[in-house]
Amino acid sequence: MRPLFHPALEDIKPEAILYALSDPERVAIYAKLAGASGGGTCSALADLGDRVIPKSSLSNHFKVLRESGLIRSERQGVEMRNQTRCTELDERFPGLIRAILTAYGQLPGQPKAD
Amino acid sequence: MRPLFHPALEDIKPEAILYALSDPERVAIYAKLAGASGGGTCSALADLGDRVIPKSSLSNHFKVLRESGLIRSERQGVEMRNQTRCTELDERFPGLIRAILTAYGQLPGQPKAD
DNA sequence: TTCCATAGTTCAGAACTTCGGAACTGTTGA
DNA sequence: TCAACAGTTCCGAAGTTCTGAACTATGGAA
Repeated sequence: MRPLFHPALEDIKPEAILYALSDPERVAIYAKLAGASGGGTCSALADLGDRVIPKSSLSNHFKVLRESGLIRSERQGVEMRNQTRCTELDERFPGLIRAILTAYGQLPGQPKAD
Repeated sequence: MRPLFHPALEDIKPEAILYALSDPERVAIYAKLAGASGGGTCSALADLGDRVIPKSSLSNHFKVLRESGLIRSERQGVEMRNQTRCTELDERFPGLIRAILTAYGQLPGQPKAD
């Protein structure tokens, strides 16, 4: 297994962020992660209520989120702990993540829109 | 030629907006349009400085922007006048478009970032 | 009316991306 | 050493994107 790639803060590209968050499944995962404390594992986030994401697809979603700079993943024993990089990101792109989650109605503690 | 489709304000989906703006070429077009007064035509926006977009690709970019709800296009004689729907959109997704353009460093009157 | 130029759209096929099942890797605990 | 578990990688099928060529729509000139 290759080591996990995380872009440096200054290498994070807005197009990668927008692309990663243009998939509602990834947004749902990201929003759950933003709400969860202590870093969600992949399998804990696989169940979206209306469907369970196959694990290869999940793994790919996490890769997209990670390589766009939205999350940081690190192996902890047999599991992977994932956490958002929202504090860092807000410094680089002020207000962006919040505006996107608000648009989706996925801000932690907010009822889902639409 | 089919009539042009424009989604109603309430049918505009955040994923479509993010997807449309996850392509730097489309963002450049959109930002020029937001800066231009009177509605830019397709061909007036084809020249991105570092490359000229082929017209079939341009037409497709406009279609993506139009069908995501970001712009409104209307035929005026031989040309197509395009304008942003930013006022409407800001009502539906407050702060979203501005945060995205700021992230790209493409807000009208702002020097380009990166 | 007919013809031409211009602006943009549609078509088609090549190149690329995404999805998801099966096989694999790495870690832990028995 | 082995089994179980969490995730990753591989790979083929299905879908998407890109762009040149052909087409359509409009307006102006002859």
